[in-house]
Amino acid sequence: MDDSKNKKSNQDILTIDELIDKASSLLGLQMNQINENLEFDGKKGDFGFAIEEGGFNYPRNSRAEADFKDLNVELKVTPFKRNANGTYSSKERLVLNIINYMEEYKKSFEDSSLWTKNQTLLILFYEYIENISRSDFMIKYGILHQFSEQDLIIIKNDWQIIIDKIKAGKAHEISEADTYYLGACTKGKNSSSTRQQPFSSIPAKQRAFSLKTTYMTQIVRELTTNTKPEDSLFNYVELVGDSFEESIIKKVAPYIGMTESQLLGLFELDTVAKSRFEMIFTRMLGLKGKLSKVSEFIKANIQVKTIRVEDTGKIKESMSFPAFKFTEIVNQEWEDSDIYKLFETKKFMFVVFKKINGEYTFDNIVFWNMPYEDLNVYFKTIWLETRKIIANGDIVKFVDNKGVRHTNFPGQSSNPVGHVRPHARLKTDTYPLPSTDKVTGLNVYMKYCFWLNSKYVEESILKL
DNA sequence: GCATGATCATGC
DNA sequence: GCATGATCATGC
Repeated sequence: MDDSKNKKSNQDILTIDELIDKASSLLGLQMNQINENLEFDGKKGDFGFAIEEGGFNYPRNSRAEADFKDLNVELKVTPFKRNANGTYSSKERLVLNIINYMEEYKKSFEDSSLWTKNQTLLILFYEYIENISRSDFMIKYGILHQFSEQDLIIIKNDWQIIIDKIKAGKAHEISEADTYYLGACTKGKNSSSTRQQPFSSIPAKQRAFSLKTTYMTQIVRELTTNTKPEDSLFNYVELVGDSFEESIIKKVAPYIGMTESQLLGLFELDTVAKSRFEMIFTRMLGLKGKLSKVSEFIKANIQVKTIRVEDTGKIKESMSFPAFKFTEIVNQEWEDSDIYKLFETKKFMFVVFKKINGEYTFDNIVFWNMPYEDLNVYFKTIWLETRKIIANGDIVKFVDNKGVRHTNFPGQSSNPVGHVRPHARLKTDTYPLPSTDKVTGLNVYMKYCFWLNSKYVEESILKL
């Protein structure tokens, strides 16, 4: 068990108040002022250890119990950053403990490794600034974090979702986007760090419980602006059945089958704005502000999309995503790519309006994140092909006599999941190319992005 | 009718 | 001015 050195330093801090005092005294200090002994330009985990040692006089350890065992408080040190628009975000997810697939499923939530170690977190936030020495990073905020009752309900359910996947022999198919606040993020030197799972012989990537980047961002926003979120969903929506999805579906169920004009009338909306379907949905939830500002949607990294289905059962258009930079894609590996990270972490909430007798009618809500195979087999193929085409300068196949450029990018018919198409204001709206295009000699090209095929949205997501 | 190239509309 | 979500235009 603990050696004598551990025991001694443990006794330096006896109460929560002493712990908070000690933490407060670290605010405004740079890493090198807290601990002069460590090299900071090396490994990532150093700040945690450095502060345990330099700030709390507590030797490094990797034990399963909380850092301040008697107080049951776990110390976390994590970065936040300033965005271009002046707001602040968490830089990373907050990694908690590694999941032992062979053991965790045997436990109840209350006895789980997650809950045993992490029910109270002392989180110290330092500001990450690009191009400055890591040793100059400064601790700016500290909080003693306990989960609110509502957050805890979601987190328990998230834990259960992860456990259910282990029990189904699908630990290798876990995605961070399966869950809402608590994620299972990959952890290890690289994607080949795997471990055994109990109900399948397939090795699963090593993963750790973590609080999603977006969950942490909401905490950072509250600290940096010193305000609570304007709109909190679960003040309006009763959490039922412990599930995020069920709660929202139950809330909007009374409106299913109502037409656009009925709903506009009901909510006293007099508008022809394109965003009127989103406005209607906002009112169904009882919210006033923008959906993108709802703290639960931010925390869970949920993106709401309204979809209109025509009376033929078809969706008119494919779904676009942010444009990629040609020069970035050629220097990335699949699992570092923006589109991989997007689909690996983002949960979509589709609000479906169906055209019936000539009028759009509220149909249902579909929660979705990209399944493992669709991402790591089909979408990966599209991405690899795209990277190769750009790297080889092979974008344009030929230019027809009207001047229209036909490309080699993977089209809608080449892959069941997605394709690559322009996403720009104009043809002249371009990003630089890493390799000169062989056919046209161009060094810049119109912005492009990855799309989800409309047929994929129809058949695989909405299951029309 | 669908696939693909190209562009629009809005908000910040 | 740009990112993002959405849609138009054309040819097969």
